[in-house]
Amino acid sequence: MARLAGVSTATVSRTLSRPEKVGAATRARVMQAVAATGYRLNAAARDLRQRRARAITLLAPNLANTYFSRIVAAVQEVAGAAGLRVQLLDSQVESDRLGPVGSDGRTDGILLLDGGLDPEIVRGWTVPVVMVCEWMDALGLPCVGTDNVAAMGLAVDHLADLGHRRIAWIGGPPGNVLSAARAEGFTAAMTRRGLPLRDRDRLTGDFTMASGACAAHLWAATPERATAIACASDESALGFISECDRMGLACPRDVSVAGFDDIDFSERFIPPLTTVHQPRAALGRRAAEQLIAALESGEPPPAGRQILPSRLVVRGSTRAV
Amino acid sequence: MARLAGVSTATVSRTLSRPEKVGAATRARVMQAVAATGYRLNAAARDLRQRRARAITLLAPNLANTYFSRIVAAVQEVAGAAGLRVQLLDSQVESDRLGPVGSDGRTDGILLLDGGLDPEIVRGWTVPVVMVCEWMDALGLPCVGTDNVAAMGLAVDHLADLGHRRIAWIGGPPGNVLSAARAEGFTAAMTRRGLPLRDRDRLTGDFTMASGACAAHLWAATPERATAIACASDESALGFISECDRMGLACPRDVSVAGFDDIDFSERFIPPLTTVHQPRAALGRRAAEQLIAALESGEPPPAGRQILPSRLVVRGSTRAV
DNA sequence: CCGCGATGTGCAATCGTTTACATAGTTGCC
DNA sequence: GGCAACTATGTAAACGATTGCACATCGCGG
Repeated sequence: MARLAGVSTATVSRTLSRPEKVGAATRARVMQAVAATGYRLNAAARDLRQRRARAITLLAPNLANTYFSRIVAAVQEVAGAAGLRVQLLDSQVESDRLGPVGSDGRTDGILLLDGGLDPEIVRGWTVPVVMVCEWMDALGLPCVGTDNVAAMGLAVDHLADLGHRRIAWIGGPPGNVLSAARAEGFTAAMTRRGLPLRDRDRLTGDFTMASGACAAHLWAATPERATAIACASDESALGFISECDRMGLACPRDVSVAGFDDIDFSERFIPPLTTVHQPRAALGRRAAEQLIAALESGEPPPAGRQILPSRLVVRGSTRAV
Repeated sequence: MARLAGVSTATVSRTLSRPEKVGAATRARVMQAVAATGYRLNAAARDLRQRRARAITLLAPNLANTYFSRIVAAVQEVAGAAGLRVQLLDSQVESDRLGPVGSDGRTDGILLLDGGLDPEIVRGWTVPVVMVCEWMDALGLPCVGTDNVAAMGLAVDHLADLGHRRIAWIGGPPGNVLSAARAEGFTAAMTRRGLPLRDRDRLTGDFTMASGACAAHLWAATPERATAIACASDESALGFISECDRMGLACPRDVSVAGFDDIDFSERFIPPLTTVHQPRAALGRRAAEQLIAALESGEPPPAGRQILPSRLVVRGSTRAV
């Protein structure tokens, strides 16, 4: 190929990467040879030479989760615009293959959406890491997220404002940082509003619809059951309402339900779900920008948590007692 | 690192990749040096030398779409087990950067979920390609999918069996192969059952909830409106039902609705959606296996379409007239 | 004691680029 | 006309592994 154009490989390389550094006649000859041979630059070789991967890795627990799709799309969009590929890894499925990920030269940076990883593994990574949504207390990693405690308080306040006094809680998986923060927000708001925190009103879930449906049965069987439910996720809220419907109980007639996340379906559910909106695309975008800026500047991304605003969206699943 | 252990780099390489080919004493020394220096194998260099990328690329239109998440997760799972990474690309967002993707040495194969790409671009790729769900008539590429025509017929038959005679259609985006196949299935079944195909009953959508909601208004305004709706996607069905609810019309009381895809929310919608189940995880898994088998054997994946079974799931959104 | 196969290592080429440096022309200025 | 400053190109050394081949060592049978 270089021979065909009668030049050295160095000139071919220059022609392709910095055309202005090469003579017009040569450039034309090279371009013609490129077209003739269907030559393609081997990006892997270039990346090796330049010691960069031109790729970032997105590490999330359970990729099948709807919640992540918007974030993934936003990340891919920002990364693509910067000429970086996005590699996907499921931190649950691949849990034992995670060690080399951040130091095998095939990624320039990591977007970590799972706060439950072994800190030692993360510490072993040599590339910059930015966390999204979740965080890890053990490591002072930069993180882009929302104020889960305050946001959960918004939902509880809304229910309290509607006159509900017995408010139940469907939490997330124990051990998860989001679960903890949202539970804390629930408890704090209940206390602040002087509402009773009854043990039987604290149900534990795992963010899924199935867990919400399961909670519905427990709730229905509770004596003096709560008149409103605050959920740690939209999916569990939807599962709860759906199961209530099957039991002949209607939302919001028999129970008010507030969710958390504002996934796409919440707006179109029947009833439309009152929930706390999470700016998922913005979270993904911001985190990706942060990481990419760090890669380009060579400096580590600014540590500390960066909070994007979330807000309560009142729809039809909640009403006054 | 090699010096520290007092051996050549060749021996280090062998120790790490084929430990049995190296003496026990040497192995121990190398391992110790590895541990001491925190040495990490540079996968990029190995990949270059071995002329493989150890990665496959998943190319889908609109990654934010819920429909894909299950497929992506399944692909990632299979690929991960085979030691391959998964790279994500949005074929819409990245449409102008698609050329080099299949021939720049950074991917070993492509899983293509978008049948709307320029065939010339796809033809230019040098790595094996397996299509999933969608297909391209212009290229004889291998494809893993379902029988959309027959499956759509199942839904129409079900509505007809319930006694519906005026059945409306909410299609997908024009030009999409799935839209076309499902529309064909609808038309064929209607004809077969001797039901009228009225122009005003053919609504066009784009698979989204918003388009379903929009269609609801058109449908409601139709004189002698249809008593049942067949939709080309679950999302549009959900959007339709939701918008009906807002207009004071209830499903299935005022209209029966059948969807297509069986996304996770359909089962939990109120009413639960009658729909055609697509084995999304199986599609992703099978396609990934096919591609990986081709990579390992060196032979191109078997051409032709591979059909996985889909079935009708009857739930609460349809009932007899 | 010699030769042969098996075993364990090192040498050096290789993968396909990029890039620091050297070199050969060209131009311009005094 | 000579020297400096450019410009355009080639040479060759990286990048960091893998791997074919050569070589040394060892054990063993004849």
